[in-house]
Amino acid sequence: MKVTRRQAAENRARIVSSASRLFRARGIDGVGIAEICREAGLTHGALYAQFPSKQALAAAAFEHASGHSLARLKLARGTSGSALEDYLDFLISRRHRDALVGCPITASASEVARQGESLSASFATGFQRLVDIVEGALPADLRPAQRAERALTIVVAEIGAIAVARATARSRPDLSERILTATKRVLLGLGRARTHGTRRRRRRRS
Amino acid sequence: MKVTRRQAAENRARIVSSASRLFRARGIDGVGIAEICREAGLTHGALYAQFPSKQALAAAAFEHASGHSLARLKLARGTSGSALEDYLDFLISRRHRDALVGCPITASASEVARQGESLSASFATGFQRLVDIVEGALPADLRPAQRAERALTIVVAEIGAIAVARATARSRPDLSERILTATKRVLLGLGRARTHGTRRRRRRRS
DNA sequence: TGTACATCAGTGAACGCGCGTTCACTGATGTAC
DNA sequence: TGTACATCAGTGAACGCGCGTTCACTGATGTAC
Repeated sequence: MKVTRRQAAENRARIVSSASRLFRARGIDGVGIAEICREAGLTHGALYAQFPSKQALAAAAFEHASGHSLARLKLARGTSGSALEDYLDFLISRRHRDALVGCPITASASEVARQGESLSASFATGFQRLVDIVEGALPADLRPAQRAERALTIVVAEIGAIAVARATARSRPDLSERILTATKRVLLGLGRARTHGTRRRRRRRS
Repeated sequence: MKVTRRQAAENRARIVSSASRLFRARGIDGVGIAEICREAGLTHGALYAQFPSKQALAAAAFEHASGHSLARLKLARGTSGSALEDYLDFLISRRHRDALVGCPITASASEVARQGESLSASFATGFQRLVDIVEGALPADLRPAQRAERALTIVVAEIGAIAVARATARSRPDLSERILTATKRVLLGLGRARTHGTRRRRRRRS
């Protein structure tokens, strides 16, 4: 059957892309090799000519999606408002919650723990990049150690918020909504400088 | 084969307990009916005499574990220090990260989104209870709306922190560790009153 | 540029296995008398 | 208290199915001459 080198590379890319989409939507264990290949228009043999195992494909798919998502996040930085606000609007949103195919770092956190070490490494790299981006959006007058720990907290909170918002969406849409807005507001507070009142300027309750 | 009513109840409890433990450790999709029954010392037929489906068993297992975990969390409240600190020490810890069998609300958040609505409802109930406990540990002089949104944020951040700490533990133990300590410190900051400098009293950088 | 042939991406049948669920059956329990 | 019998928790064989992976084979590509 042999095929152009270029064609082979395209086939491989199509497999990675299908796998990446399906894995994010339904989890690695929730998707079979057969379905990935069907969607890519190839047989499973073709997949095994490119990847030694499903695990290896999962790692490739994760990295592919992770690169794309981080690039899109950077683009979300608008000219108006603070960078952190732009990022949080992008990350903690109904759109992100309902997207079957979102950021793999957000979608796969709890699944990765049960997979092999190679996937754990891919995850850690993507996570670190996400933290770095957020850290860059924190005010410069914070001490470096504080910037670092706040950036870590903002990212893990975002991951938790999306996971919980998704988990509750079917049975308690109101709660799901509140999780998004509450988390976004509180995390924005962490992006304020050194001393910050809870709502910027002190307000007495009416 | 019929068996004492009491015996039947015990068998059921044993199934729920095995299922709950295995599901938390390896996920619902990661554990088969056969293994649960083997561990409970029964055949799969016995399971189907008690539960209409694996889904139903999963919901029962979730509620069982969730009740236990919340009770243990309440016991974690020591006499010394703030209640929030006690809770965070309990929830965001190496012990909790490494426990294959921990709090199901923490362990299952991202899996629940892909399961049926009944599991989503069980999850939402457990999550809400956890938020209520944390909210009770926040200072009384915060406005109610602020207490509520901070409690929500603390819990989703805790869930995210444990998920990410688990995901990175195998490949980047140092990062995993930092996630725990950083998140705990920052969340503790959210448990301080109305106006709070980032580290209690303003400190100039040396 | 033309020919001979090794390469290897991709095919598709087959592997053994575990999955969730069903169902006819068993037999001690617990109830009705 | 003693007997007859309906109940139903639990057994275990069987269901169809999809899983990840292997392997002998194909045949156009791309290279060596």
